[in-house]
Amino acid sequence: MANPDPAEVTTAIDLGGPIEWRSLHETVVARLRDLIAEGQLPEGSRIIERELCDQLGVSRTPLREAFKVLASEGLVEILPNRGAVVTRLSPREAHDMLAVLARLEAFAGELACLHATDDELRGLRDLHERMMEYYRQREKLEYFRINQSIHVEIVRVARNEVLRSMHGRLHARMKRSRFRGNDIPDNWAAAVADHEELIVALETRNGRLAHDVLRRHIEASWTRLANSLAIDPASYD
Amino acid sequence: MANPDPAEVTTAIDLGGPIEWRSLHETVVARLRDLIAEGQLPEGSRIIERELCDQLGVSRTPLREAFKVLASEGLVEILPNRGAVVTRLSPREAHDMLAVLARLEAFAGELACLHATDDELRGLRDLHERMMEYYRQREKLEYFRINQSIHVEIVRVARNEVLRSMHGRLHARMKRSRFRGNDIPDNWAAAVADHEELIVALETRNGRLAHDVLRRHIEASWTRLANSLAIDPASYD
DNA sequence: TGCCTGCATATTGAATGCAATATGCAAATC
DNA sequence: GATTTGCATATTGCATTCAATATGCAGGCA
Repeated sequence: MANPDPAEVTTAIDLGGPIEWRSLHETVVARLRDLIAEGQLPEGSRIIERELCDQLGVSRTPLREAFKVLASEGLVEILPNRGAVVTRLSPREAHDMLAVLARLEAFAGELACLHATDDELRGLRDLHERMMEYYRQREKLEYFRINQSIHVEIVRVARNEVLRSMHGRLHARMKRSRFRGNDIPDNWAAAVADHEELIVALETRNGRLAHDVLRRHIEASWTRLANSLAIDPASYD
Repeated sequence: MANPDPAEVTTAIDLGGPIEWRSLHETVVARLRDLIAEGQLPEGSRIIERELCDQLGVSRTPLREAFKVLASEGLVEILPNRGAVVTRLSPREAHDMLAVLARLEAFAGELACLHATDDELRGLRDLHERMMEYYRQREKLEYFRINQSIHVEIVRVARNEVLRSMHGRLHARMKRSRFRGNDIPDNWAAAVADHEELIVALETRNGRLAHDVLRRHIEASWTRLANSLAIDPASYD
């Protein structure tokens, strides 16, 4: 490792990575995802292409391409010759999604015990502690944010990209729904207890336990959600 | 239930349901899916928009919209300003997909035991018998076709649309890959034995057993596939 | 001879325009 | 007065056009 050739010095300068060019429709997809997640585009609202075009400052072509992507992700529904509406989540769909989510995350927990580095587990513990702090302060919103990022992180360290992308899609659809956050206050303590157990399971790399805790945790979240909607949780099984 | 008012008679005529209008881009999506599944558009092949437009007889707009959908399904990859290529499946991705598929179908088997009607179970048995006939005759292709439809049918009768759509997507991506059928001849007998056990599990509505058999069956299919590629199956776990 | 630069061509990305379809309202009919 | 029919408007679906970017090759320079 002698001094580098002067001609190669330039390569050593940190340029902050290659500047990435995002095509317009890609940007529009991202923006619409956010708008839907934040509820700016409420469920069931019909979208008139031209209006959105004016508001976003793009022409109809990239917007329409973006709609196709969002439709394939299940965030909007395209009615032939009648435009797009933001999909409305029925309790049935919410139940089905949570049922699948429970199995996927349970699997992720199992894999995380196999593949996560010690550093990553420490990072999860760290997130957990911060979440607990918000819990003690009853800061629902911040708690919710960290809670979500814990679940996302577990799936990430499971080292299965297919699993991650499927989970991400489901997660996105749940996140933006009108049910958002509805499953928290009821039995908040129980949810937190699940997380305590989960972190320990991960730290001891007890895959079986992590699997079972996550599955129970998410299935319970359906119960909490159903209760908050005055629905019999069992009526959808 | 007296004779209906003559004015209402028309509603009683069977019109074969509403005629459905498929937009062009939708048709293109379906066609491209087939072309990719059949290998007409081989993996890794770059697609020049204009060429395909001429061949399909459509303009670039619906084709591009179709690409966005297929990209979001993972069948093609869009390189900014450089066009689309049919995605190539690496052994890593094949492994990851099968791992997820195993869990999803296992869950589906469990649900099928709860929700399938007796008629549907008889239908599955019927498919199974036909598949066995092809097995005895060593008709690989027909065996393969029925085999696939059995798996699809199990997911259908599980009565969870979210599960079904996710499974369908994974299934489509596996189907078209160069690995197609590669996992059959090795240990064909073992695969068939799994199916025998599976059908019995379903008929006795033994959810736990159906779950475990399906999971094992698909995980074993990774082993078969890895062997046929001269890969150590364990090296990807 | 090997590499770099600059231009010509090919191809994609986005905007616009036109045709087809749906929607809403008013007039006509029973 | 209620229902239906026909027309005007609004909106989407698709084709075409224009602009931006990438690709390949020829010529210049060390």
